[in-house]
Amino acid sequence: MSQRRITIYDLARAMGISASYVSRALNEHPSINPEVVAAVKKKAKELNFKLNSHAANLRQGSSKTLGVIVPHINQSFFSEIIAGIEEICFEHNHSLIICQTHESFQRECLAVDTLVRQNVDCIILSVAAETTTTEHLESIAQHNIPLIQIDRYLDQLNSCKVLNDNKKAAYDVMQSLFGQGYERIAFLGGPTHLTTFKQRRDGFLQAWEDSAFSNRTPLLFDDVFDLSVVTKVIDQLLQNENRPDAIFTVSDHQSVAVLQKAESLGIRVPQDLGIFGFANETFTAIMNPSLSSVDQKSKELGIRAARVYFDDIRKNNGIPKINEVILETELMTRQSSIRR
Amino acid sequence: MSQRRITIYDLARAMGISASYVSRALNEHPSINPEVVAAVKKKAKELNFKLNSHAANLRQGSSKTLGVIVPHINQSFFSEIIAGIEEICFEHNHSLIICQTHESFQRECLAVDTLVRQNVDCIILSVAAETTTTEHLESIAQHNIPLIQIDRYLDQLNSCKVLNDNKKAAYDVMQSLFGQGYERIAFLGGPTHLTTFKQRRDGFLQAWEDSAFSNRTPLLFDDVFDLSVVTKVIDQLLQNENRPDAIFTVSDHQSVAVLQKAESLGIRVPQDLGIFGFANETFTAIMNPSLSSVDQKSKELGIRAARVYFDDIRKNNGIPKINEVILETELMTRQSSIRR
DNA sequence: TTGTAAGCGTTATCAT
DNA sequence: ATGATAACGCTTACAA
Repeated sequence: MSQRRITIYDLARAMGISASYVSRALNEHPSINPEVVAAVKKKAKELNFKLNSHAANLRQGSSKTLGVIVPHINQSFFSEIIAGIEEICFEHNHSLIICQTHESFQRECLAVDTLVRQNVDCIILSVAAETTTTEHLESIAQHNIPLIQIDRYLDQLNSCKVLNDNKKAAYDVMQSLFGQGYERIAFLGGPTHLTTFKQRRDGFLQAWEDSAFSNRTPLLFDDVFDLSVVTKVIDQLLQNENRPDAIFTVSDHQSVAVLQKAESLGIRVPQDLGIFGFANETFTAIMNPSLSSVDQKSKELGIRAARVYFDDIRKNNGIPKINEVILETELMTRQSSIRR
Repeated sequence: MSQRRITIYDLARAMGISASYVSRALNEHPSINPEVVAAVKKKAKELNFKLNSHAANLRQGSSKTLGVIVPHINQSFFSEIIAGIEEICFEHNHSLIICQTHESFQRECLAVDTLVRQNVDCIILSVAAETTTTEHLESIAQHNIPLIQIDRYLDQLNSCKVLNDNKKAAYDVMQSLFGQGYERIAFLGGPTHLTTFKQRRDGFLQAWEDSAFSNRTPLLFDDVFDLSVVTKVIDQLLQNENRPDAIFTVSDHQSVAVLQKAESLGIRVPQDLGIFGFANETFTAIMNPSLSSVDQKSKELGIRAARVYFDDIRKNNGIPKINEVILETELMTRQSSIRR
């Protein structure tokens, strides 16, 4: 039952050769006769030998593993990103360790800790909503682990970034809403210490200024991200006499809350209220009415982030040539914002 | 820039003590003066020291890490399971490595390989739909790594299991549908080599036999799980003259497909067609009509699975006392199956 | 209480 | 082409 793990020494003994030779054979070192390679691999399979990664990593100082930290893994936006990263890791024979922060700063620190201890070759991070400081992230660099920020990011942190053009996307959404004849458009934003959300806010404001309604005060609500907060704000907003005729949110879950509140108040969507979200979560397409949303090309975001590591950072000895990758977004205009 | 990683030797030198003493201090060994512990930890923070897990694991033969393998991480059923496992791992100061198979057998083998190489202390697995053989899973035991199957499982494999009472749940769903006056109830099943799906099928058949319609042939479709397959079957089923008046599926994604097809054909749900799914995915509650589904208590499944490892397997030196944990389910009867 | 030294399973260097 | 040996960073007997 409790037999020891099979090591290369066991293999070596079983085959009458040395451990170092076995190691080289398993790694297909060029100096080794292909027949020997085959024989060793066959024996390894026979004895159910599995390489001990810890030993190999310790020796090599590299773990052939990337780490990814996201707020939630059960949002299709992030799980698509992860799928993209996985795809590229797979191509390069690397593993992936996934951590989720649940938007908590403390969990983010913990995740960073875990990944550094695991000696991952690179960390891909989408910042938690709670995070305002960068100390825990700066420490990553001291371990010579490259950091790539993806989607959500902190501007003050010096790292590669893979992003959307959030300002443009938000601007485009506003054009779409104006085009549908909506005039009193409210904006439900996220935490503005994250540049990503600040940019969406900028896009909203820019579009407002460029519009025929620029003399009116824009209906802007910052940091309405948490479900409990967003519910309260929507309550007030929709029960108000001068309620908005459209609501643009920086996430799809905010949009769902808006839709549900509207339904409970008998406000018709999209006739009386237009709704536009962000991230193109899977459920937006199957809801009824279906929810308009910004497709951020999440899987491609993941692919590009991983490629920044493999094709740029790694090839240039840790010093990236590319600093920012900007991906186009696509407006998925659905029932919730089409009334013409 | 490219400084070496800080080790306990660096700490030791900086403090004028030995490395082993540092190690013990960091691990809060009882023999160590609390002041020394504090001082060492302070210095460690100051120098941004992070323990090299690979080295520690290699030495200790344990990684303080669990591994979990699931078909998809972006289904709330599985992500809730993971959240549950995470919670318990966190309590016990363990990390978690998450792998997804995308229902592919090959990917599952790869994930097992990765986790064994990473020397995880335990593997929690929900089998991929494609998997019919157990060889790759039996090899896990040879490495003295305990395996816990969760939700989806292969009966022929000797391992701990954390499950729902699937037969009962399916039986209950049928009672609910009969209670709503549905009579021609079709069953869209999954791959029956996975016992989980076989049990749901059994529950359906049992309920059928116990019903007033037992003389009629049950409308049973096995292995209608893949989206492309399910779409075809639904197409035929709903365009048929004698189409069913209710459809019970073993997953929520099948139910969504049914709902969408029904809508496109102008079949009213729930009046003309009742729909009942399985897993209680997040989106089922926000759809319109909302989808009835079986709540499998997914987070609790995860919690219990992790506890089987920490509270049972680990405490009994790898030999579990508990072999099966069965969790009750709850019927979430929503708009899609209520017509009375 | 503190230090010395061996060893975990690999791989890389240096021989042969 | 093949083998001996040291080293990766840590923990743990054992010694002092």
